[in-house]
Amino acid sequence: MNQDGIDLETSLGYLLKEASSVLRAAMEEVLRPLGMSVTHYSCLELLAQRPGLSNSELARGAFVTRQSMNVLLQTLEREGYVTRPAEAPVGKVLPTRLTPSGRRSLEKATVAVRSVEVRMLAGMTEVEQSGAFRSLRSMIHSLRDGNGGTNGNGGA
Amino acid sequence: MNQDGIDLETSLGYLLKEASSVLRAAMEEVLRPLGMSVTHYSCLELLAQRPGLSNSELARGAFVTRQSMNVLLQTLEREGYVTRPAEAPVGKVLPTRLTPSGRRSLEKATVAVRSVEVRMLAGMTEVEQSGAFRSLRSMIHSLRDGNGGTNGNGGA
DNA sequence: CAACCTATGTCAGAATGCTGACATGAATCA
DNA sequence: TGATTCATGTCAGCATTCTGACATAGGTTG
Repeated sequence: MNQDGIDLETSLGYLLKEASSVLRAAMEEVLRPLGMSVTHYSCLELLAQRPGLSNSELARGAFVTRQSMNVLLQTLEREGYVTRPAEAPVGKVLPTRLTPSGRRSLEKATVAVRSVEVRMLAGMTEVEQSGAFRSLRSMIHSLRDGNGGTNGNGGA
Repeated sequence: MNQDGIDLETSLGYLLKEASSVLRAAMEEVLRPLGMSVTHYSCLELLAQRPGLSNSELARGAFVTRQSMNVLLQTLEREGYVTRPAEAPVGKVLPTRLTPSGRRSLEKATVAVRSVEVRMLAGMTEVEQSGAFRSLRSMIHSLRDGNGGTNGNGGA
């Protein structure tokens, strides 16, 4: 049965997709009452940790295209959660920052998202969690650089 | 810096999203020359392993809505990769099956996808892989059932 | 048998994200 | 200096997926 095909029951790729799907659904569920989507939240969280990120950098961090992030930023700016200078201080890059309103909004979202993450990790030991962390980093590295995954992460 | 916020650098949830994103991109890259999307491929692979699946079942297996899967199935049917009876043999369920053409198309895709999965797992030992497998199953279980993740998977 | 509940297939509308393309600013290099 | 290369922000059009809603089939329960 597995001779010509990828057994979805034992495929790590399929399982990865499933996990990501379930996680996204769980996050959307807790963020919906706050009127926030996952990408929306990701953007705010990125800005909280790295103020002044450009549109393109935010897009990469949230795993969407520049174009998609741009429309989101326009909305967030219009609603007063973020600010961007009208003119680029240098080059074309418009550094984005959270407003106090955006920061307040993020705080609630963080609580909700953290609860999901806690629930996801329940039942896993610290060792299992760090093992999963290293495995995921290895997969990402192998897929990105194409080479045979030298496991090139210096450890947690 | 991590007092009020989720440190994206150490968050398993963020890493999961990143891994899934990279995996999807890698799959799309190898499937594009075959004129196939990831959902497209997932659908065919599901049908190969479980012939006669209904539209709704395929949707759940590919992690999309019934509606999305339905439009995909209409396309696949029109292009001759799958067949569905004009009338439901029982109830409303229309069991879908691969045509020989669909099976040939899937074979090429499977080779491409397998190469991606092999690349992703390069650099990981068998032990690491089975560990990652169990971790992902645990996360899925914990998020789905809401309870504290009793790690209720009977092993590989 | 009748009422209820669930699941399925389907239609319509809207949101979201992506691809393609363009002009601009900065860095690199001959 | 001038040409080239690259990254950025942005516009337009398109594809994909989702949400909401409806009718129908089947099982369940009184």
